[in-house]
Amino acid sequence: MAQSSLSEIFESYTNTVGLFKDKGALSSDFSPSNIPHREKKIEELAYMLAPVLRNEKPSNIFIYGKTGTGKSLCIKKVTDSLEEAAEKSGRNVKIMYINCKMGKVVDTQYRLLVKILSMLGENVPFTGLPTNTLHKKLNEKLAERGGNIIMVLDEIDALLEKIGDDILYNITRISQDVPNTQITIVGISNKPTFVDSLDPRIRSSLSEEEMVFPPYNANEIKDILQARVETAFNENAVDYGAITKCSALAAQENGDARRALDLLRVAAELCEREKCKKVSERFVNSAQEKLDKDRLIEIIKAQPKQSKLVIISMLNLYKLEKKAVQTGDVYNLYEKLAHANGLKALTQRRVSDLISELDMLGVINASVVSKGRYGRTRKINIQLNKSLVSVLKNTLAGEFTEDFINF
DNA sequence: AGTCCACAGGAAGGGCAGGCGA
DNA sequence: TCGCCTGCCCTTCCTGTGGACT
Repeated sequence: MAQSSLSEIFESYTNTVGLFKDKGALSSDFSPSNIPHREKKIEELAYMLAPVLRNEKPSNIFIYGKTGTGKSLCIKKVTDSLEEAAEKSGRNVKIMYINCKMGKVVDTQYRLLVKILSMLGENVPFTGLPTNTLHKKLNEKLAERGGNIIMVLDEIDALLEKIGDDILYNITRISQDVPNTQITIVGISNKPTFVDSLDPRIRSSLSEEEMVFPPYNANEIKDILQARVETAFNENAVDYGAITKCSALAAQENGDARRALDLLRVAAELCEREKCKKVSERFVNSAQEKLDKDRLIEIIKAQPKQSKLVIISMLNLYKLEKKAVQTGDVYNLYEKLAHANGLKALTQRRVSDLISELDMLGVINASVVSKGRYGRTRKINIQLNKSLVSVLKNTLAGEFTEDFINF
């Protein structure tokens, strides 16, 4: 692109009034002063946690609800204001918020302990020490600190699926081992059935109090969006139809308010790019397409080389056969591609795991089927449209020889 | 009813890298 | 420098499985 046209873009950007007043209000970590349709939940949570203000230990709480139902937002709001109240009244209260799904920050018992210790101001190495040492350090640090600790473990299911429930048992035991410290656990999960898989002792201890966040319906999402639109956009920047469309689409997707906010944000960005003055329904449709595409491309880009080769094998076979492909065929082609590309081919066992990971990430759609005499396998489906395929080709072409990419 | 296929997927363990303390 | 500890990726070995075929 010529430099003059670049400067034209930037000039027109600075010289025109944009759609946004405060774009941050549409991001997922924005904390609004008012959370519509969750007033009652916030009040209940506040009553549950208030005992810390009298130096008493509240019950452990287990909260569940699908993505974008306001669980984290509500607990953050309550704990923030609880922290303030505790400070005013001179109570020794510490809030620890840990998102267990944040990349690889807390996917092992060791890393969780490192994270907790660092929040208590104790820096320990990321690896190298025996776990017992960390437990000991934690107990020492807590004994030194004392008081009430509220530990919010967001997406706790992701953590426990990986490292088992021992860690929760150990944390709940701290209150007994360190007499002047009380720890309250607030577990947040997207999966309602997750508590059933826990050890009965831990289950009863974790879910002393339970709270369910139901999905929002389209009207509730509309209210949420409208409130945010007032903060985020200049007057008359968003068409009412666009808000309704975002709400309807998000309501279809498990009543996820976060999805609605993303849709509106991207729609507005697309609208700005086209130099339109008002975000209309048309942009919401394009935003929906763009969000799905971007998500998939990001996931695929982040995969290791071997996984990418598995994806290429699946795409090539899918193009050839025009129907669901199966593990054995994918593996055969993958093996050939790996050799041709100078890579050591992984075993079928490992590739089977990679395929199942890709299924979990939503890149492919795989299900185990039995073909009777002809064995059991995974039937793998890939739903791709033309524009996505061309973007994928470009994404992968840099890494592999072009003739592999024949889908 | 028994056999057989083509895997799925669990369990155990090897090898490597990063990091610590002696 | 060495021994030890951890996480991670991977292999090897194994058992389990659903339904077509005999």
